[in-house]
Amino acid sequence: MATAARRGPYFCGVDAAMDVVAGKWKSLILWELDHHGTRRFAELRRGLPGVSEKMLIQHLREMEEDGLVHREVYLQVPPKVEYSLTEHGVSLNAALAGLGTWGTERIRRIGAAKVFTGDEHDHS
Amino acid sequence: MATAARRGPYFCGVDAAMDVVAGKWKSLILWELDHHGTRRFAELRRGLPGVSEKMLIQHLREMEEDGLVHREVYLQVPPKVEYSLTEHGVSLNAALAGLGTWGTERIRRIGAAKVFTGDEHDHS
DNA sequence: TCAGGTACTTACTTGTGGGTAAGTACGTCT
DNA sequence: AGACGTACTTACCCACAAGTAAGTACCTGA
Repeated sequence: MATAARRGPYFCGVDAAMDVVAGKWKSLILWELDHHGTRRFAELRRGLPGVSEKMLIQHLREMEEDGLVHREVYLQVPPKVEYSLTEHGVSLNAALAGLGTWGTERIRRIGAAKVFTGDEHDHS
Repeated sequence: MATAARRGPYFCGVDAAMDVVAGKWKSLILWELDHHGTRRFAELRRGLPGVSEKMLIQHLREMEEDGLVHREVYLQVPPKVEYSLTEHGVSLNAALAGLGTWGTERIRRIGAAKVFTGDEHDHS
């Protein structure tokens, strides 16, 4: 088992939420799915420049387990799987909006570089 | 150097904000300082059950470098150092409020345990 | 005298998140 | 025939976040 356990005793709400968003790509996945409504595996991979297939699946599985993501499998060949957000995923993404604007401000302040992703990743 | 670098190219605002709050105790430190206004090193240590002194300092130094925390040293013996939030720290903490309530909801949903900290850690 | 308080620093170790790369099973396009 | 697409799985490796423990230098109270 790659990652798991968690759901440990939390100090507070922020702690519990962070537990679920922790992971290099989770917030991006959240955003992609919220933005596009529904995405296939390969579409997500292409949407997140730099993810390895292993990490993508691992994160998707964890998020499914955490009730953030819904996984719809179409029994056909070639395989087709569609990912989308559950209501909890949607609300979590909404809860991240505040962080998003703060972070955008910070990027502006310190003049950090931004990765170009094709379509702009900004929760605004 | 324990930790550093970062400030790397970001995908989006959330990414940039997460970079700064990443770290097991950072959100807790943020909350403690926001709640109490100003705290000494030993007070923080006692307020965060489980932190090692090494991690506390490491996180405080990083947060100082990131402009979230102000460190005031009083040249006296025995030493006295006071930590407080800068305006950016305060606004970051405010930006975490949404996450906090979402997380509290999640704790209720999954019935997770909560660490008792003496005074309740809840951004509400 | 010595435990305990202030605020750290330093060295060593472990756990694991994440990266790399290859394999699988099947189908279509050229 | 071979390249490429779907959606994964598996094995291996490494860097680093975090934990443990001890040391430093000084002062206070019992």
